[in-house]
Amino acid sequence: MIQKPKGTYDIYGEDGKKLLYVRELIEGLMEKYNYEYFETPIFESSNLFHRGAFETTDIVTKETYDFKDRGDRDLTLRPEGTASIVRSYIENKMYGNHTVPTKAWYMGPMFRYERPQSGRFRQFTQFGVEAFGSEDPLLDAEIISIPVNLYKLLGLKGIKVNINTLGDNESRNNYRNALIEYFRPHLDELCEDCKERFKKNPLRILDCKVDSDLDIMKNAPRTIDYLTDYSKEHFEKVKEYLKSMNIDYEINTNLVRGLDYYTHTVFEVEASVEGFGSQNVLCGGGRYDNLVETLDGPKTSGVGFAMGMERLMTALQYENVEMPLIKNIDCYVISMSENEKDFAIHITNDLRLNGFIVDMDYCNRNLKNNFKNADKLNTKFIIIIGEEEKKSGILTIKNNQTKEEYKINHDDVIDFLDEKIVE
RNA sequence: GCGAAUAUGGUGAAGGGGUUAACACGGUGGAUUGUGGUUCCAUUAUGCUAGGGUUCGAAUCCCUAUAUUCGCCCCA
Repeated sequence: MIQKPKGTYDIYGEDGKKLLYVRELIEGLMEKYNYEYFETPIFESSNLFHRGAFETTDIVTKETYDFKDRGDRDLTLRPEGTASIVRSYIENKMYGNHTVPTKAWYMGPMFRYERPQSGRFRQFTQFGVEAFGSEDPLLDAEIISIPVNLYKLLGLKGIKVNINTLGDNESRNNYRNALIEYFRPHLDELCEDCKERFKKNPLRILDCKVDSDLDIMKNAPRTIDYLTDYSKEHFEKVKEYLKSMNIDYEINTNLVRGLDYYTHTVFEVEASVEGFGSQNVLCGGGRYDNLVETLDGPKTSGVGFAMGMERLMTALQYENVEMPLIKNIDCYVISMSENEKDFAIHITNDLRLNGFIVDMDYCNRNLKNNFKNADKLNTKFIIIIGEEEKKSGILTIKNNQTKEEYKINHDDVIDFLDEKIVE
């Protein structure tokens, strides 16, 4: 038997309905925020990812799917969405002919060669948002409000917003140097991983779960103390605007994001429910004022976030969030024998074109099993077509809840069902 | 890349060396060929992830592989 590749999954049945519902909600929400829908290829030239800003991250160095096509081009399945949107922004010269800020959203599959576990897949789906062209903290706050409002609309309760600031380039560098100076004499006390982090990305030491109880961690320098005045004010404004929208947040000075392109605001929203899997970060993002320039565009600031759809769906499942899913079909059409199938499919087709949800028997079931099947499909009405019905054009329609039976001329069926089906 | 657990029909599963692999759900047919959802009957895995080993005998014990699940790293 051929199995799906490791770290992938199939969606069907109830889960499919739920996913479509959530997607529609997201589409509606992004419309309200007036963001533009983007689609970019799921593979890109390898050098979009394998270059400076990304090359220090694990995602790019050891988790990408790289391949050559038949024309010997180096391609990479996208491991994240931001780089592609930035590439598209630059390539289509949106800085010259688009509204400012340019506000983009996308949703689609991402690929990372990882060891699968709860809330982690090799092909997973991200809903993400990017906004280019304004340094205003208003935009940082708006970006954070999107996932928060989505969770609110969905009815997801157990979430926590963590924010932090890394400051501008100057602040970041000052802070980084301070951390190196601080940890250097304590290197022996840190775990193996942290010794590695010290060399590659000292900021990440603060994220460590193993060493988090050590005194040296608690007393480590904090980003906030190394901010320039501009950075400090930017962060204050972000917090102020979040309050204006009644968004609760917690400042977590140890929050450092994995992708190295962030400046100023960074944030994560986590599912803070007891017993949820260990991969509980539902979405994360922040400001990246250098990234467009790094990818050979004009100096343009940006902010964005990405949300894992699988983790969102798991959280909704975990909290038993109710969704208004369609559980009934309107009509089930039964033909008594081979001779009535043509009439049955004619009626079925007609009803569907007029907006009804209609299914029919495709298996030559006997009447008993057809009724059984009708119940299983949760139909509101059953249309039975036999020799007489076909000849006279007068259909037998049974209300499957009340068991009442009606004889209706087939020209009047649509009006009849319109009247009867009140929701 | 590292670690732990698990693997029995369409589904949920019992059986932990001894001959027909329990039970339940679902499917199909029938009692009931134009009115069902209840009930009853029949039927539904020569096979227990794959390959090797131990044994008179393996779903059961051992080894290897694979897959799944969960955790670390990292991240959404």
